[in-house]
Amino acid sequence: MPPREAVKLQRILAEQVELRRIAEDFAVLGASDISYMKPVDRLVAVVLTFHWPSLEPLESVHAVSPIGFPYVPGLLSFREIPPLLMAYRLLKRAPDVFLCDGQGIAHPRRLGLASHLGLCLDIPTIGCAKSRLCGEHRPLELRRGNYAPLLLNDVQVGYVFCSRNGVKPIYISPGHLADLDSSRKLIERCLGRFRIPQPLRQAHLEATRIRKSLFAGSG
DNA sequence: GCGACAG
DNA sequence: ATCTTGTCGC
Repeated sequence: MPPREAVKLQRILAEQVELRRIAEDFAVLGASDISYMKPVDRLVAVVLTFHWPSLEPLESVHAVSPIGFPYVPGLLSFREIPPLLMAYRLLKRAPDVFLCDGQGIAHPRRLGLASHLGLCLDIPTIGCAKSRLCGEHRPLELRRGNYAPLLLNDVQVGYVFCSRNGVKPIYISPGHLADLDSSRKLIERCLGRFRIPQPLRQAHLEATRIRKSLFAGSG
């Protein structure tokens, strides 16, 4: 799909996104990440699930596939969703809420990776990015737990959140079937001793581990 | 035209 | 995202 068409599709899909409070009594939390094999044209998509709220590991699945779309800021979902869905289908039990490594509605057309994936899976999704794509916010004092609204055209689309003292903040935004406060609160309950929420950190480590084991094997 | 720009 | 060594700090 040409980038031009992708943008048109985003505008249509963004209309379908629903923001609502996340139920507090769900049982399975999912999280995903992707690791790229630079020299070769392949990537590893990992999906992990955890019991909620204990965060005890449940399932771990992954898929390896060719990279089918270039990296274009604003069009990340078209590059990562296909492989993520491949891995997702391998799960025995579907998660009730899903964490994504990227933005939700904190996106130029309000359809970041988390929002797009949420529409595909029809489950609540939350975007948690390590850096900003768009939007502005007031200065944030870097004390763990502090946060500030992320605004886009004077409308709040997420939160800039400090997960560790003196460390660069993370960007939290609802994807689909989630709202601003539900998203921030859920991420807070996933924090461990690192900047990145535990489920996403685990997914990242697992994706990197698998990519390296694949390089050692064939190529 | 220039700067910004998830992973 | 990936490519990479040492290095500063809790």
